[in-house]
Amino acid sequence: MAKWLAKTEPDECGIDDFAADPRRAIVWEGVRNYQARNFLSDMAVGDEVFIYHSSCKHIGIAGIVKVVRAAYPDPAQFDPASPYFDSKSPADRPRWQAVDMVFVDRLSRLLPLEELKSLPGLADLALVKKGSRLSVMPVSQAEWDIILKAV
DNA sequence: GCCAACGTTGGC
DNA sequence: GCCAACGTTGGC
Repeated sequence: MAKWLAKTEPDECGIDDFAADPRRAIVWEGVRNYQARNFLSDMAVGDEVFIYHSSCKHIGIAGIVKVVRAAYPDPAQFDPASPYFDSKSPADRPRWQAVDMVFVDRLSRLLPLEELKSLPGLADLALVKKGSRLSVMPVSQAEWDIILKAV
């Protein structure tokens, strides 16, 4: 099973939203970057994903969720009322993809970005690279283990 | 709120 | 296909 990391603003949809009902699948929509979209498309059912909280008070990895439905056309791109509406996305060839994910666990403490930057072995992770804006990225098994061990 | 870094757009 | 202008991301 592949591992991933997804950024989110906890005010919008954070680990608390997943934990609120562990049986409820949450639609991971609104990814509007091609590289991130391609990674979303590569996700398989059962893959685990770190949830990273950005643009907030406590920045860092907060928990783990897993994929319960592989990529399908993101409904938000066709919804004019959605902030993620994309008028240029053709209905017969949708540009954007979504996946469904459910809660797995919180980390026993939030692992701050500052600490992630200091961990040996994570230099290749896009998250810790200066100026990186990638919102969905692969995490190698080795990186995954390093992060879990640091908690 | 600031602003550097980035991705996308669109004129040429 | 280049690249300047623009809008967005996201840490600080």
